Amino acid sequence: MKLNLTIQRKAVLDIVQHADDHPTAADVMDRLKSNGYAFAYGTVYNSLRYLTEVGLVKELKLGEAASRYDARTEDHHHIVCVRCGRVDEVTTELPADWLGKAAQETNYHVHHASVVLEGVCAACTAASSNE
Amino acid sequence: MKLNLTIQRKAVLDIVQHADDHPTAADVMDRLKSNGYAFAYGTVYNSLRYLTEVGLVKELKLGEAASRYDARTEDHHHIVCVRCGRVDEVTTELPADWLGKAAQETNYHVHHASVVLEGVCAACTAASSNE
DNA sequence: TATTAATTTATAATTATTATAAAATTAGAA
DNA sequence: TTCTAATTTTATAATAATTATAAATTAATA
Repeated sequence: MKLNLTIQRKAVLDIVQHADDHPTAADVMDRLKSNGYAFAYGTVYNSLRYLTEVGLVKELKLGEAASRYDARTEDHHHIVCVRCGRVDEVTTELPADWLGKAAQETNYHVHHASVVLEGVCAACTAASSNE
Repeated sequence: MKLNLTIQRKAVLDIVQHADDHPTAADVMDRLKSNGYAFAYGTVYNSLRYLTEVGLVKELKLGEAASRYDARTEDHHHIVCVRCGRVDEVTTELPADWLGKAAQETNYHVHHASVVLEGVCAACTAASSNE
């Protein structure tokens, strides 16, 4: 299964890789339009699915309605600002012994952990202290 | 704001409290029907929202399409079996110093953490070793 | 080049959920 | 108790995100 990057998939990948946020499919669509592309909505979804399957992007489900996409594919966590909705990366790894405890408690074989933190980002904290 | 538990809300709460899984709104609807109730779909959603607001149930967004509901309202985490979809509780608390590290890394004020683990449950592990 | 396979497109369908407005129920005041 | 106001339920329509479908395009292969 060789990598098949069509023009559409390449353009979608480019958007996700150069985003400094975590765009949704709709965000990707908008940015494609700004870059002069007019792909079908289905194509954007297909491309995101394809890119996820081949491991070039990650699909994030952070509890909002829409999935977000991330080109940082190393395993990591996320933090969401409850004020402005901004999403940032958390690269600190969960301690192995905590995972061990969870496995012990549940009798599961744990494959993967994903943490979603909620809080207030620096900008929003600053903004509220100026009120 | 006194608690207003209508018949409908009480019945919904009862379903969630006596479930040993984590039912979705559709699951709750089905079980209500089995118990002889025939409420409108909107009522089930309204009831779940109401019960969530007053803190009698928790809404879980575990990355599936539909929200699940949980009557265990103390803060805890969840683990999902990738084979059978079963969801279990993880009550082991995240170490405070890990949260501290995450806060430091991101410059957020962290309010809340939710972990979703993925793995294979004991039953599925047993089943696959018998193949 | 002819043929097959893969992909894109436009559109319809699906799923989970929320919104709306009328009808029913409940609560509080007169 | 009776009237009125507020709340809730119901039925249905609307919405949002996503997937499915089938025809049209493009690419790959024999």
